[in-house]
Amino acid sequence: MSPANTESESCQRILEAAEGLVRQKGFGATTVDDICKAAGVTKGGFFHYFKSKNALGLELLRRIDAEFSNEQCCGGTPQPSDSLERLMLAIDRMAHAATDPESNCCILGVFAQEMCETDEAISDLCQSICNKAMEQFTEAFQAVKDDYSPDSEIDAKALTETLFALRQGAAVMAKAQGNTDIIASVYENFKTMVRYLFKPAS
Amino acid sequence: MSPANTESESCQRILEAAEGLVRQKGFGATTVDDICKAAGVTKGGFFHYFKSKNALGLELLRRIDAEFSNEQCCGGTPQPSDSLERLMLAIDRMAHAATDPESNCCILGVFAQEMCETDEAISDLCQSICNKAMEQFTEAFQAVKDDYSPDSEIDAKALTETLFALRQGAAVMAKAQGNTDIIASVYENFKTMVRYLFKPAS
DNA sequence: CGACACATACCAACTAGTCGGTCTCCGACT
DNA sequence: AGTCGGAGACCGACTAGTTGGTATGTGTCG
Repeated sequence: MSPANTESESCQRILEAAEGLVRQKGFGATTVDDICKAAGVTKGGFFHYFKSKNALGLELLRRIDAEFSNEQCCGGTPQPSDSLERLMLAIDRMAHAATDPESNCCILGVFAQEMCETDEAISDLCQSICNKAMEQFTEAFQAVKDDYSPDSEIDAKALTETLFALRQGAAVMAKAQGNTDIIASVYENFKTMVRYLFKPAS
Repeated sequence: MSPANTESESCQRILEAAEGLVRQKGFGATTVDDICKAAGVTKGGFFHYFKSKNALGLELLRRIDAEFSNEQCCGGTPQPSDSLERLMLAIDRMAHAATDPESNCCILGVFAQEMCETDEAISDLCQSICNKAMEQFTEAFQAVKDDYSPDSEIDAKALTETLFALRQGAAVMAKAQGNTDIIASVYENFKTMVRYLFKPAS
């Protein structure tokens, strides 16, 4: 928790309102007054919980970090025994999260682009979120490679980086084109490519 | 030419300074005063040439549009006769432009993310730039498909979208990680994937 | 002279952040 | 049981600084 020590209802409302607005307009373009109005709180209330606008941004990122971790370890669901199918499922989950308007994907990009050069704490957290999430995918890609074509020149880390770049880029392209169809298309295409990569015969 | 009719030296300096700053800090975070200082012009000078800050943004996008067109039809260079090699060359050119700090790639993303929802003219131009650039690549991908595996399920348009999403996403990831290595890595990986896609035998 | 290229000084609007105050709840003391 | 006091939750008016934008002036060149 930020400066204040209680996760009161108002505080929660502020965070939720802010998340929506930042996703829509970006961080810079979202004013504290906007957030207050959307959350039904006054300025005093806002600064009671967050010592600055950037502190709110940091807290927002922390929440995203937590949600990312959850998203990945999707407890309970039965995992396919085949490493390639496991990977495909993971990509599908990612795609699903990205297509969802409540998605986290583009908001990370927003922070990366707007704040990384001015706020070190935010920059660090961005980096750590990316790395943590990428590690798990690198393992999954490596497992597939080991199982399907251990001798190929394919690099698991590069594949992961490509997937993550795709995730951010698809969101940007969707905004540029005012159409979210591209997101699903891009993920499907990536999956096709990965299948070709590992199952050249079929 | 924006509102003012001459492409004077000051006007040019303003545009160049603005381009650099916007690339660094984003459009919203770049102030008119910043630009003036960097260009060695006063505010009066700025508004003599551009009727508003957004008008400058639009002009910046127009220049990018022009540069994109140039980048693609790279006159003079001898083109390989093989369609796949031609495509690889085009991707290399794109990668080169993206790795270059003077690159255009991320700045389009900046505009898309910051302005598309508030300025319609900019939104339209973003869209048109994307579409124009994508058309040419779709043709190139289609040619390769026709030559190498006409019967496959591979979709030239989806491949193009993937490449363009990659271009934007790599820039964002590079910012998030504070490291531009990922850009080259992602392009190399994409090329590898495309080769596998069309030359499963090798 | 008059059009153009710019400079200087200025403004109105907005922004993040502050500050004194109010209300409410809760534990301690009488 | 009553009430006193203090702490936290929250309000809303205010400020200092910044921002995009303007009005007016000045020098120059044809």
